[in-house]
Amino acid sequence: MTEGMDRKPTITDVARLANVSIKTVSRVINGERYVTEDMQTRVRKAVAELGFHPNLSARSLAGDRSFLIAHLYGDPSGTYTSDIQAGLLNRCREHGYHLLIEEIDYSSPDIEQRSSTLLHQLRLDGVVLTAPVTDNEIVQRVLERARIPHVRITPQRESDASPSVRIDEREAAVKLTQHLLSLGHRRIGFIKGSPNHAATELRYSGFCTAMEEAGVEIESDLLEKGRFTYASAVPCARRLLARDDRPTAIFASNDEMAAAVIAVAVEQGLTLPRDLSIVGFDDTPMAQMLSPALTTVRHPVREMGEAAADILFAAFAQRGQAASTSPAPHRVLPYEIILRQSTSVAPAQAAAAKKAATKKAR
Amino acid sequence: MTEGMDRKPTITDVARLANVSIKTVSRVINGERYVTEDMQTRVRKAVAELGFHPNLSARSLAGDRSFLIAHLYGDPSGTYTSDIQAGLLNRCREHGYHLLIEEIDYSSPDIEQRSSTLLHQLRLDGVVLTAPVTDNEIVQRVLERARIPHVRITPQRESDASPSVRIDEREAAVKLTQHLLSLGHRRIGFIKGSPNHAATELRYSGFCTAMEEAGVEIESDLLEKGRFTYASAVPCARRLLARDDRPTAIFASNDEMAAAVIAVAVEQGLTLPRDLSIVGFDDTPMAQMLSPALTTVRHPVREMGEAAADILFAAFAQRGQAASTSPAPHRVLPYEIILRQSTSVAPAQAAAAKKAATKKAR
DNA sequence: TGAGAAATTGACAGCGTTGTCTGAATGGCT
DNA sequence: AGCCATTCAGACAACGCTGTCAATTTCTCA
Repeated sequence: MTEGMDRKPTITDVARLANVSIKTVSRVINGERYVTEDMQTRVRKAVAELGFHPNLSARSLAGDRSFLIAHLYGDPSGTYTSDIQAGLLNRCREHGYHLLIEEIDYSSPDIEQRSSTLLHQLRLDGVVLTAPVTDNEIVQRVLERARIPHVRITPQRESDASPSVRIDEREAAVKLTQHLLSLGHRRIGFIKGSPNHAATELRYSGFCTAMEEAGVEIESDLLEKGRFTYASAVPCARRLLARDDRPTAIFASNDEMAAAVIAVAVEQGLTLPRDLSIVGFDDTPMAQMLSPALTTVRHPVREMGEAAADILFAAFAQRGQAASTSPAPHRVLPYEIILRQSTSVAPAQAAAAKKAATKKAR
Repeated sequence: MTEGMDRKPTITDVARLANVSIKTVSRVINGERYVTEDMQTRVRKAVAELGFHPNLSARSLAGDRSFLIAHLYGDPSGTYTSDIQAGLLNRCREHGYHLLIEEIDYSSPDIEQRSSTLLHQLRLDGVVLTAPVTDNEIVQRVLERARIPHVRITPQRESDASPSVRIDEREAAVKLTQHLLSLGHRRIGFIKGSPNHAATELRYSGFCTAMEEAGVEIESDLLEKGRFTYASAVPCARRLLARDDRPTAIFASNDEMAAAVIAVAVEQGLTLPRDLSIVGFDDTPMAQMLSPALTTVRHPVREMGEAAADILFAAFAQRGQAASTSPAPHRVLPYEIILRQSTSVAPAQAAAAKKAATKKAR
């Protein structure tokens, strides 16, 4: 790389050095067809020699790509957001794209103003939506009108208009609940998440399905409303555990709230999991750090970010071609039930099991 | 806002509608001097009516601002990265800027290539560096050469060349260690963090200072090397607690590693904090979720992000003016020692204290 | 061998802003 | 009244790239 230039090299400098037209340089940079080997090498050599990097502003102004995608989120909770972003970045790196992040207050009245500014100022090539923004109609409308490809992560419902990435939250909740049922639990408390997250109702619905299928009555007294945070779950846990007929198990809608349940249980002198089984959801790093380590569902968040990016880049690749022929793709990633130490047989049954074991031992 | 346009409105459209020149529109948008009230309102009305948003690519191509800043990091650990970004975003929002994030592998050989691409392609107005990237010389050199304002968060040393934001890590470690000493601990294990984080040596150095000042010998056997992760600290904790003369307290260089110590201690049947006192560092949300809740240092991460952004925006404001007159600003934010349940009097002393109490009670 | 198709390169006009320069109007001062 | 400084508005040329179109060469197949 030759130094000494005080000005950043432009495509013109490269063209001059390689003794070709700027258009040819542009062709090589963009990997267009119809350039001979000879030209390619000549141009590449000049590019390397000058340390040339095409100016993104100019490219986006002249062409119709900005090499920018954005992650819109409304709830920077825990590691979720950064895991999604890690996934997106992995793919961006491979494709020479850059990632912009924007937190938008979904409850604010100027959300239309803000999102519209964001999308019109920058000429975003694509957008990824998570958490409460996923289902925000205003943002969706703005994106639709601006015709910006976007992927919704964990949407309420799959829509034909936009692709999505998710896991089968309902099914995972069913399986997790069945695990508790199989351990003999019948009185199971449930702590819901934030009402504006699609996952909240999906997880609860899965819980209900499993309970009904098992013929176990769902007691509305054992349903608590949290907001996916530790703090929000503390009073929920207190109420559930203060009852004379306290549940033998609690299904917290995410790991953070499960951590709160553990803390409250320990505080009240319960021995875990003997006196109370607890399950979480997401398998955040915290899940294995808790004691007892948490039985939960592995939520492949980073992979979901990668999948979302894959969908976007695939869309970019076939841009301009038959647009509305194929319906929007919907990817459903595999989850996994992770059994750890926070769940065990229900108290009553535990006694019975012990008796049986003793009998057998004789 | 009038709909129906299939093309995004440009400055020309605004100029035509307001019946002024595009330059005047530009002046109003940028808040330049020499525009009459009358003109201002006329232009603003037209802008509102068309729903005009100036195109960032064009602005950055024509002018010398991109309205983009980037966060470069090399270690997306836990909530640290997202907290920094939350702080940056808070300020970006106020100033109409956007935030780009880029994870760079500091150990990779193409780091120069990657950072240089990043900085030349996009015309970044400023950059914020955290964690291992803060002290990476290659990145610093590239930034310096490109004359891009940048702020280093938690640097090894304050440099005249670039501003920085930090807390007094050494002093905080001193205080935290003194807390342990005051509880009677003398045999204190220490688990270091990753070697490429400046905080690692600073925290250890603070620990050593406090020990020396108290006239307590530092046993090299009680020094373990972790990497700021839970997993890395597990074997460290095992080694420390397997000793016959195990320490009565352990100073883990961050909360995550402290969590590992707690887990190992519990696993080995120790009662906390009676048998072992543990301190962490950072006061991540996890610290209060652990049991026992962790004594630690509150690290104002989000505020540090905000402070970094403030420094950048201040630099933008006085761009072009007397450049090198004032030295680079260095902000040192306040920390706080948070006492929770993971620390108590050292075992031997505990017995003595008990005896005293009993005596008094008679 | 010739005609049409395909491959290869270049000239040049934008893309939507801001910077520079020029011109006109206004104001204050002798 | 005359002159200079200041305020205000517009014309026009960049900024660095890509898209379009035209020109030239090379290939393909009858």
